[in-house]
Amino acid sequence: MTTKERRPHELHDTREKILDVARDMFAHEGYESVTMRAIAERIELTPTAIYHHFKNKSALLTELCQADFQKLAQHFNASAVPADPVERILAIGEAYLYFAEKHPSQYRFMFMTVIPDPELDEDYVATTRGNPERDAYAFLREACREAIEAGRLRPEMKNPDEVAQMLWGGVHGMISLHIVKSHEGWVAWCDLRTSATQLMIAMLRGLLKNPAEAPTRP
Amino acid sequence: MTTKERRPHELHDTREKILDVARDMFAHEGYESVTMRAIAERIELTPTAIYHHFKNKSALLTELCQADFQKLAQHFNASAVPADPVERILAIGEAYLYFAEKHPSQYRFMFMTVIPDPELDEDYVATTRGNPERDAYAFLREACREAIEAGRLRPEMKNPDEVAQMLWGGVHGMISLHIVKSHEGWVAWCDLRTSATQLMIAMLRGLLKNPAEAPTRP
DNA sequence: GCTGTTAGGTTAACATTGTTAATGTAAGAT
DNA sequence: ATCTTACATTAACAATGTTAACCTAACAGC
Repeated sequence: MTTKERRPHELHDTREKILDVARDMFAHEGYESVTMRAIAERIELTPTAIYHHFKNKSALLTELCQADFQKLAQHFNASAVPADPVERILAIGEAYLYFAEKHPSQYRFMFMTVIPDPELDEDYVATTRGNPERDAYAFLREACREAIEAGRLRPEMKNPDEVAQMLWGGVHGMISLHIVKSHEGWVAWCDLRTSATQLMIAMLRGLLKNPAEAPTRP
Repeated sequence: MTTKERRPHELHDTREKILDVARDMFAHEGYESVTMRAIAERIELTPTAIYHHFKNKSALLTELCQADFQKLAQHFNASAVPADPVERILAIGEAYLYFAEKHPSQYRFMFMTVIPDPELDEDYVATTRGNPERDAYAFLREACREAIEAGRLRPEMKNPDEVAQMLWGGVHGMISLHIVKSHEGWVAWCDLRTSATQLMIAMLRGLLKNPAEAPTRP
């Protein structure tokens, strides 16, 4: 036994298959309306088999969220690169918006779903939280911190968490209203991308010491 | 029969009882986890009885939302009275925030719950939609329209719907993030009221032609 | 090579969900 | 006195997440 051949029973990639199928189905049909039986059918197993790999349906969701939060952080690191912190904040917002538009159902379960008793994996928290390379919130917070430190923001805006939460909250609100309400006819909804971009720019203009420094978009 | 004694069968307030109980339960336990059977039990009827008054569970939610939206509009009309449209916008935001802080679970099902097949009552739509006295969104939109008409906003901000949606979205985002995420330990959340108020003021400052005109709060 | 453990699978069932069909009943209208 | 309608019941349906009981083949250690 040369030590490395772990792999009990041929391959144990069933677990991976479950995750892939579940993500795909959650994303296309929404968490609540996807059934364990349907997942099992697509994978050509019995529903019970899934329970040998995940405690229950909610644990399946939690694990997908963890993976997707990390992917979002990677997305930020890859696409929000400007050295100027204010420009970077806008780039983060645009990356966030892009993610939300491309994966609305994933967005829904990541940011709009109350998970009862969120049992976060200890290792995951230890290696991820506060690390801008893996934690998307930390990445945004860091940009805000730099903007404050460089004296770019108005003097009353000195708490990086508060600034980060205001910016995140603003964009998130725009996105989530569209997800929840845009299929009702009550409000004449404007284009999400335009509104959210304008919102970010307006907020930045209002936060900056020198509003003329605010980035613009066509 | 002096014509006015409608009331078939004694009183037909069963319907009202169902609404009251359902609102209370939805607000305390969330829409999905409240069962028709549980509602029926609290009202001392069989589950089937509910279906004589409401088409299904979703229709029950829809009707509650309609009533509560009107209450919110009344709240706006009563407490957001400044003649100056910009001041009024901030007052609306504060009233909205107050409502959300006082009734977080009603807020949840009013603004954060996807209603499947929302079948709005025709009469309700006809008498309410677009009427600032009954439609909370219309009340906000009207304040934005006045601000635009008075030339207070930057020239690119000329669509009252877009401005209203940006403001609503911003505050809503702050509120809903707190509702969904604040009991997780991941982020160091700041005080909701402070953050949301600062967010509104920053947005207004960024939207105004003359930022110095922006309202302030202690 | 035999044996025990265990990862990973199956079948069958359970309790709970929203919802409906069939039926009863009593009040108001004719 | 009879008909209609509003409102309730009982019983059942199909679908859900989940679990108990059981099977089976692969690996580990003797």
